[in-house]
Amino acid sequence: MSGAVTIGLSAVVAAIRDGEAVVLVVRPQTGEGLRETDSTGLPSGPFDPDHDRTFELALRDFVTQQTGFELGYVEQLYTFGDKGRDAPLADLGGVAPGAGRIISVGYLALAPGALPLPDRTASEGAQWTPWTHFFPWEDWRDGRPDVIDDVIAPACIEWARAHDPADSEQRLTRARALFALDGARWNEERVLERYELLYETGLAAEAARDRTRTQGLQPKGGLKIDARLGQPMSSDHRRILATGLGRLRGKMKYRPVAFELMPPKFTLSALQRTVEAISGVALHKQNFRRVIERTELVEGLGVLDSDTGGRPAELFRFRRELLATRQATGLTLPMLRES
Amino acid sequence: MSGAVTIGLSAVVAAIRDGEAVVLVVRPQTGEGLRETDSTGLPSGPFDPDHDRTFELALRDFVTQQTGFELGYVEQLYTFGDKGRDAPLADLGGVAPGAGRIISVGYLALAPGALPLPDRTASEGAQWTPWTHFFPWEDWRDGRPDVIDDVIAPACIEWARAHDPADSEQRLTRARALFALDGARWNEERVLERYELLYETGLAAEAARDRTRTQGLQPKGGLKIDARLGQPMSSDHRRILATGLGRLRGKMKYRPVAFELMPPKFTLSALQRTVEAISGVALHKQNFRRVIERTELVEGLGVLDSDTGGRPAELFRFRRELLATRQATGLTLPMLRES
DNA sequence: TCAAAAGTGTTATCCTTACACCCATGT
DNA sequence: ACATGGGTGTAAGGATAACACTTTTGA
Repeated sequence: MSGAVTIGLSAVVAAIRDGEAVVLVVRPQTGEGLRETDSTGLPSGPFDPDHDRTFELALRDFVTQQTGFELGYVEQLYTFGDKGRDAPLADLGGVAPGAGRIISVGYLALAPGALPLPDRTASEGAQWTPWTHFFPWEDWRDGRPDVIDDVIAPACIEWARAHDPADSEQRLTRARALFALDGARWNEERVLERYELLYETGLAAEAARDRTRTQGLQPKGGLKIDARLGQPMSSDHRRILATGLGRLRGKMKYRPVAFELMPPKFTLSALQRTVEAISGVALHKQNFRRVIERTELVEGLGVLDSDTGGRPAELFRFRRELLATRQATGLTLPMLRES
Repeated sequence: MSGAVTIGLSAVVAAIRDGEAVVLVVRPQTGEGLRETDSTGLPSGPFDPDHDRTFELALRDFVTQQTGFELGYVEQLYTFGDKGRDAPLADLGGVAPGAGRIISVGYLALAPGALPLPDRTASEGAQWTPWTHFFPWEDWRDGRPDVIDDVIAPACIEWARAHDPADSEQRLTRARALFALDGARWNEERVLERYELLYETGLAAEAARDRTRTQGLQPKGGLKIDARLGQPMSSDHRRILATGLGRLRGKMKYRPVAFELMPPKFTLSALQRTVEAISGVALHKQNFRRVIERTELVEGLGVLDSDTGGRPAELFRFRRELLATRQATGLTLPMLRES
């Protein structure tokens, strides 16, 4: 007969704070076997087949419990079921170790605009963290991040070399395409593939952790974590986070999801900063405005906001009523820098 | 404590046969409690947490077992976990009824070209079926299908009217947008939403079946199934199929997945027929060829195929090597008919 | 010779990109 | 006055959509 299965639900809750893309993370339950690399994770919890009617309802409930925050837009990301590969262990709240195979269902949630801070009462260790902390190499808004050429590229080359020539060439090609080496173009959507590559090369701290765990080894003291390679997360949460960021970057282009991150009224510059913070690339101001115009997704309110520094900007609102009628389109990204 | 969970895996295996889009379906194990509406389903089976290392490996195995067919391209679609709502019952091979909550993980698989018929030895009731059988309203290649105005639209209007005015208006708007009523444009990607609407209105035969099951009622004899509303499937399989068709229609536009359905050598017309069969719309021949040229995804072989009826056509091949390098784009659809 | 399907050419229109420039406010 | 950010105009190049037309085979 078949063994036990536990379903774990995890949420990537994204928002914009001061023009920066932030994500909701929790510190694990303080207690016994706490490890260094378990420092933070996504809000997550077990799915109770007896009481929870749907995944989504269960998810909304425990995110509110863990963070004191109510979710708006929610969509399913992916279901991870691999054995061994950064599998969640005993770090699901309320699930005893040895509960059998754990399946992980990831969700993406978007929180509108100038978000209320999670109220400290309900939230133990919940806090908003910029996701550049977890993926520093994904932020190209100020040009190509140094960490790519300084750390990632050399490590990838070494990793590729350590294999027979045929494999080696394939690995190099893959690294070049993903990290825009040797003149290849940066494709901002391939967040997950890049993280997976870093995991394979061992640059992602979780790789070493999973190896020691599955092989029953103890980590020998100081695992040196290079801050430039991002902060690791517990279990497979950084993988889910990468899936969420990639999905969001792609989806923004063909669905009007960017507006789910905005407050009811916003300036076009604020919208642009949001799109830039999510996509991680700098956009061309004038053309961005034209794109917005063309889509007709937005309506000027004739009201000005003078808190912007220079000339006051007009406030706009998202014409949410369009969602029902036409399958509204997304926003193309008029890039600024080419290389 | 939490109850038992069983993971069911289901595969939408798509292919092209004689220019028609077909999908692999199986007849359920002949045996005891067989019902009318359980006539066919997707290849599916339980996930064994003790033996299966990943979902995908498990899936490949039992599809081969059930159909004698080996999968190529595979991607995960969605994980369904709703209680009550067309939940799979005892129709998962090898799972006893009452095994607790069943979670359903859907996959999409693509089979290349002129596919080998599944060999009858291994396959009990496996067969390729055009997916227009399951979604007749999705085929707009010869213009707007009559069933929409004859059957679906009236039923949707009645369904909308049966509620208070505010709700009623929303429902009408939704139906209009999804089924291109009152001059709204047809959006071929929204397959799942349309099926869900038909389920809600009761036009999908599965709705009545699920109601009688969850309420413990017996179906009273002849449930009249209108063939123009498509053949129903067991458990939630038509929902998964709708998810798969929608995903494929969308993905074709931004990833070169259409070629996964083609044999190694093909004519441009065959490629166009494939794209049309999947997307369900007629395309403009000359402009389609221009689109193909522009993408440079394809390479002429200088060889002619004279089995085409008229003038022999040049054979082309997909430049698969591009997949490693650039994140190759998909195919835009140069529509033929506007209305 | 004719039907059927393959394949070529041309044009108007729209979208994207890039560049230059003006406007309104606070300090 | 000038720095700061908001907002407008315009022109080149490329992609799309809609035409009409020629070519090569089999029956």
